[in-house]
Amino acid sequence: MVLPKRWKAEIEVEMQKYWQKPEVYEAVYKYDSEDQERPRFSIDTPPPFTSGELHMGHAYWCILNDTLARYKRMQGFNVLLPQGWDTQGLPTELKVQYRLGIPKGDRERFRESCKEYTAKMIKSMKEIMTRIGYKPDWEQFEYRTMDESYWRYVQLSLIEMYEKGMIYRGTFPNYWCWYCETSISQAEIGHIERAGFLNYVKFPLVGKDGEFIVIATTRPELIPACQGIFYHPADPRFQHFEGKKAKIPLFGDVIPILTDRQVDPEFGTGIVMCCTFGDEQDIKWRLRHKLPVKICITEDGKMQNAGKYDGLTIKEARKAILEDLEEAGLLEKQERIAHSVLCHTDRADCMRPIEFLETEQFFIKMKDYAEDIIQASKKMKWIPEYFLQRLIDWCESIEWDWIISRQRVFGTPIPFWTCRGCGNLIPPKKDQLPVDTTKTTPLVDKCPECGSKEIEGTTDTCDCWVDSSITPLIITRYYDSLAHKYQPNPEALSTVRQQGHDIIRTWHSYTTFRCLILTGILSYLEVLINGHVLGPDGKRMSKSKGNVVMPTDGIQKYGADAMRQTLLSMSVGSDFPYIWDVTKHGKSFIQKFWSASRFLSSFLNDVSPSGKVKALTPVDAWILSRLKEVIGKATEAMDRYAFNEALKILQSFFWHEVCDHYLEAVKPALKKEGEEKENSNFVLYRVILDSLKMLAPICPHLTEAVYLELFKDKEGQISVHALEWPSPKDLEFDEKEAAEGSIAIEVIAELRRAKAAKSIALGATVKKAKVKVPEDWVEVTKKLSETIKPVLRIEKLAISKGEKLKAEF
RNA sequence: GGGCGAGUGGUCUAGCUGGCUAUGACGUCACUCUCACGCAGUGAAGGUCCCCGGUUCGAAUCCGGGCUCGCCCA
Repeated sequence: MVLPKRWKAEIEVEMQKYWQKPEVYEAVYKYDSEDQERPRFSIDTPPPFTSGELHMGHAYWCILNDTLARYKRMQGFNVLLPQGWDTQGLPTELKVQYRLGIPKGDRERFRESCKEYTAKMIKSMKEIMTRIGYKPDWEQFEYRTMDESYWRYVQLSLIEMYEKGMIYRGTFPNYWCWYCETSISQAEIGHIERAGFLNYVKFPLVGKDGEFIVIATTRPELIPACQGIFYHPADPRFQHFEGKKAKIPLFGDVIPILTDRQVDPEFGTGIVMCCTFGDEQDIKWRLRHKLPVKICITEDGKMQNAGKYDGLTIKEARKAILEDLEEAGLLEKQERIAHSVLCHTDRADCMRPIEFLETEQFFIKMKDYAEDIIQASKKMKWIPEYFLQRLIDWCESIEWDWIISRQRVFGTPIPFWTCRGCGNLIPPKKDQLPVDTTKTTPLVDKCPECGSKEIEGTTDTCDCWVDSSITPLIITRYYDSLAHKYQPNPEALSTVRQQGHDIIRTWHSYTTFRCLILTGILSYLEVLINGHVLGPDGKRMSKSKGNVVMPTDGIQKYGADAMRQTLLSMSVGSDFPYIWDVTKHGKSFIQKFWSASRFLSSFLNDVSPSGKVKALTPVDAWILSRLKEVIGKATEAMDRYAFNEALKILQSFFWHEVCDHYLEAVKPALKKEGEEKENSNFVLYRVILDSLKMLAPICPHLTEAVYLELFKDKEGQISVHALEWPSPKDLEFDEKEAAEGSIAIEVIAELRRAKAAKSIALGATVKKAKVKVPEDWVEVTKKLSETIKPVLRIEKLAISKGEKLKAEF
């Protein structure tokens, strides 16, 4: 007996080292692009942003993919499990800029610092991924969006879209952080409750001296950008304003008074001013009512186009304008209110209010393709199904094209020059890529459209979704003309995409859209949507709430396999809190399996796996019939990606049927010599090995350790993960005997209960006991009494007919 | 405001193409001290399956309405 008594987390680390051996990698984890026999199965895994920390949410999807990959390999698939990194983002820029003090001006040096920093982040995340047993094909399929090879793919894809006439440049309002001096995405903003003042400002009516229209605003500094005044069309108080105009106080510009149903009559005076860039609502009104644009805030947060206030900061301007309004008698009153202010809250520590600015951006035409995205998505299999609806709903409400540019440094450069004469975009040659148009001069010396020589490079970089929406092209080596070697089948680039439900409208739809345009086929056949891992309090994990759960918090105590069970015990698609107590149960199961294996190790040595049993006992037949059913059900559940169901089936089968019942029932036989022992040993071998195989995708370390110790020499394969998934086909037993065995098991269980109820030690020998069984069980019970008695250490067992099963000592 | 989802013993959760004394885990309590495992075994307590109405012989499960929460989008 070589197995230690206790399962230890250190054993997992040993197994992880074992998997890194070249021969194990070759036999199990390597995707074989030359293989023509096995069907292909590829998983488009999410590239996490390289924050340096791997939280439980990351661990969850890593384990989902790992489990799926291990299962499919055992099912005979040639599995491609890639793993990439989403590296280029604002948080990294800010860290490098502020913490490391590298100036943004020197773009080259800045990028290099970002790369160095990112490499460190990747290293620490990868360590944890490895520690939880995640084993993608790092050797062949690790990608980083900051690599030149990745840039080349992104730029190629953009140039191809340009060739299809789908890329253009235009202006668009976007979120702008004047402190970070960058545009930011929706994912980076949030509302913060702040105390402030609601100011009631009087706007003089044109042509009606001494009459005013009073609006309420929290942002008086935006008065110079005011383009119109709105009230609700059904508001009876303001009907007399219809068609009138007003003058902007302090500035004197004349603006129209208009109506819109989205005005909230309850807020303030029920009259609102629309400034070119106040918030999303202002932009909508501006577009809907075709109001002119006037920008009064600069990119660094100062006033402009605001007369004497030019150059003041936003805060200073607010104060000055309020004072001047007061003085002019145009400030009716101020109310103290709490309101939510749109701030730069996420992926950065900034927390400052954001503004809307209109800036020049690059776009991909997407609005007109909504129906194509819906149709493509409908051809895919969604797990769970209902998430397809979310995608459809979103597609049906697309209002704008996709803005792909960001005013950043650390990102994939937008690969176009712009002619300043006519605005024409000039692409590089494809073999020039990757290219940074600020450093390379275009191949033409004048604009092919207008002949202008004023051609300028682009400092903008790509939005991260532009990078990540081509992952199916990356993992299939699409632009290297090797797609046929990696593509799982002709209808789709990849087999399954796994991702969270929060990014369906971004990652899924962008990927589906771009792959469809670029390749004409589906990006993948199936979409596996996972829910969020929440903090133990059931709320979304966040540092500020202090409820962040990290895998490292408990890995030493409970082990990766216990954590994997916890995560996989939840139904795919729904959110769930992470509770370490559940992991404790996972660890108990592992110890149970471990103890049973340790106990059996001495009995399995003389089993020849190819041998045939001569005659099964009814109890043997029973456990084989149970195994048959469990294989069927577990396989069916795994095929549906219902890992939680498979796990439950396997846990309860092994723990209660194999250990509590079968093992107890055959202990006497194991101690004997001869045929009965041989049969039991053989059945045990099969039951344990099949359980091991079915648990292998979920508990890869435990099963590997037991396999190497007890089965490797006999089975020949280098790893449990190289074995075939069990099949019920060659399980031979007599159904009638199995049914008899089931009765024996129930009688034994009842006798055990009765013995325990009498407080008799289970190991104590008892002279006699009585058991009453239903009429149709009598004969079988008598027949099997020689099997039953030694299990309970009963010398004489009286069997009689009764209403129901009842034992007595 | 729209869409989607969820509301089950103290806590978390399964079931939800209608039919059981409603699953399992954690926790609690009692007993066992068993020869692989006390990270065990046996047993117990604990539930108006969010509320109201409807369909049905019968609803946690279907339909309608409401309340609460979460996510995504306005």
